[in-house]
Amino acid sequence: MRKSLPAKRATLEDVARVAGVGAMTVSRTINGHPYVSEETAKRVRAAIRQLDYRPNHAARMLTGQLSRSIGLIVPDLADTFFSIVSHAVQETARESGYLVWLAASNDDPAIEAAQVEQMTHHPVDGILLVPVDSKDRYLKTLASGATPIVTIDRPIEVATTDSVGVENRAGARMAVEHLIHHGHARIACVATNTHLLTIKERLIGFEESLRHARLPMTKALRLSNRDAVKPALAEMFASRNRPEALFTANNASTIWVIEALREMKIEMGKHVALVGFDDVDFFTLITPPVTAVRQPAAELGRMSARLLLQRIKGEFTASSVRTVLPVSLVIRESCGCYKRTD
Amino acid sequence: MRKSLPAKRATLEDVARVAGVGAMTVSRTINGHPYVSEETAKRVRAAIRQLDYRPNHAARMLTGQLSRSIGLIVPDLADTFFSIVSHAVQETARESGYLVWLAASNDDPAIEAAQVEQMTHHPVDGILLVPVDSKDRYLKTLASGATPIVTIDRPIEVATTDSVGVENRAGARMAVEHLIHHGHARIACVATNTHLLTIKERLIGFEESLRHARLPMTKALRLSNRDAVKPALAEMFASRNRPEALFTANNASTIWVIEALREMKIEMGKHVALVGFDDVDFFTLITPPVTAVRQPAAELGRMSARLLLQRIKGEFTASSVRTVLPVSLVIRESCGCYKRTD
DNA sequence: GAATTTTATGTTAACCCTATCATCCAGGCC
DNA sequence: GGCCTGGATGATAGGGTTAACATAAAATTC
Repeated sequence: MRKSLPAKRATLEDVARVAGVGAMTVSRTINGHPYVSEETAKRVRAAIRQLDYRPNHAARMLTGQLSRSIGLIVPDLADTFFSIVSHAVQETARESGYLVWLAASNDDPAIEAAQVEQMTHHPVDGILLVPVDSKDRYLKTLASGATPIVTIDRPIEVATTDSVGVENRAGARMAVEHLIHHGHARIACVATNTHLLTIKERLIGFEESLRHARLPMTKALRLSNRDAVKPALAEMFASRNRPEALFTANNASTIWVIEALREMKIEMGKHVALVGFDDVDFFTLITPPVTAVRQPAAELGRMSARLLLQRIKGEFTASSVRTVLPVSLVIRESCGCYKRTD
Repeated sequence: MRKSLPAKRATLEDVARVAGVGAMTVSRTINGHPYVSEETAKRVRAAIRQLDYRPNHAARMLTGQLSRSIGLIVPDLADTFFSIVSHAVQETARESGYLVWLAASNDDPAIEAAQVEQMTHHPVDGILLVPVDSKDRYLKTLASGATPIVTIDRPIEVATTDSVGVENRAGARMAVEHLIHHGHARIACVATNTHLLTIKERLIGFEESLRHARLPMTKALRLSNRDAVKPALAEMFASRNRPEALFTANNASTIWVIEALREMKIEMGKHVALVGFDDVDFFTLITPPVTAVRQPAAELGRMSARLLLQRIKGEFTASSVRTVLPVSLVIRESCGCYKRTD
């Protein structure tokens, strides 16, 4: 029962009074300005501790300071890939004393735009964005605004901003070439969300690999919902061009295909080889373990956050950069490789 | 090349000038106060549109308004369970126009406390917290503060706050009783993070079930790191009390055990039955598909966010409530049930 | 030792909004 | 017609901080 009073928060003035100095001296002490004598600074710090003083964030903002916060907008936070990215962003930001406002766009450009809007006015010092539609008009306005933007995973097409992504084309080629290496000639590709730039790049990589190996080109199977998978796959496997190998260009398609193959009693790695794009930990637990292209999700989050923070601090003034991180092929067994469990 | 000037944001005064009214009238219009004639309001709204005026958040804060933002602190955002919770929280908050400030404590009470501290001073209108250590002293201070708190998943023990969790004990009983139903008598329990309240409750549920069925009590195997799993399990299976069934009390232990069993060539659902606590989608893809207790993660996020928002708006004034959501047992095959794949 | 620079501190105004109080006007009432 | 009521609006005063300027004391220079 110590302080039952409302206990209004202490202000600069209060601290100044206790320390026997002016308010500006307190402000300077807090902000590490030079020209505060060590002796005075000590008294001020003591007063701050005594009163448990915390600067009022709103008042600071009002004088045009940085908010020391950034916004992060991802399509779906429940998606493993983005949750890892988000975690890394959050960690990196925290290390620099920055906090993260998080929003999920649910793959809806309107929600995305609204969240961005709210953030820019809330003020955040910068925004990390995974754009749903890389051509959305609002992005143009956004990019020309004062708030630094870094896009993650997908660049935007209607303006130039910093962006951090992964080697989609090269990754797809690694995957497909691995299948070719196994001697497969009839290789099919399955994907969802084919409107996304990332997926398009992977499809290009797929086609390049086939062309390069002079293998028969096949049109990628584009799936939009889970229920469509089984019939489509059934048809594919019933045709005379029954594929010997599958390249699934994203996580959802990989999982949907695995499910469908199982129901169709087609064994991966035996009846058909499979390599997916986007590796997740539990692929080791599937029978057979799934071979997939691993994206450096955490690295993606870290890099983009660091880049944004540099932009905010003005440490980085070059014109916009596009960073592309390498991916790696994690070879397990669904591709037909046999892994000793020794 | 329209506006190349810095284009300072319009203020209330600007709008007032354009609309030919006083600043207060603009403020009242925006905030929906009565006593603004419809005619005037129209002119004001037009001016607002014309100038693309947005209220300055910081200035509003300074006059003691709500920030329309909440804080969310989870142990690990990359964890599926918490990422689903976070997603749901974010969605619910957005629907009410609230922004979510996200922080991850990385299971470190010090980081957690620091983030909470920063949040309360930044001001957020309320905090959603998954406490790492339900007894940490700082929680006491926090709970007695002015900021509404709702804990998710785990209540805190040193003070009383609103909390939303799940039926851990009942869930564990469902799981274990299902194993008993299969006729197993020697049932072992494996868990990690046994210091958490939730896990303790599940262990209690486990013991209750055994006691109730008059089966031999076994001490839960508490694992702290992945490498410890295999030797511990090997020992367990080498003993004369080799278990017929396993109850894994959380997701990590379920996965670790599955991995270890696989390496040990012990087949789930055949050589040993297994039911886990905390179901994730990919359990369907494991061979055999894993039977597990499903927690309503999204519901947990939604409920807690709604409760917090109600508290913030003062719509809910009852003393603190503890909500416990039911869980369900998703029966697949690792328990020994045979599921037709027809 | 006077002039100048450097260091240390204080004073004032501004940031943009909202609460409060004051004002004004139109009716309604007796 | 004077008095009151309530609707509509404006003027004023903070809210807590920092930038910019002003001042004062100390250190440096010649």
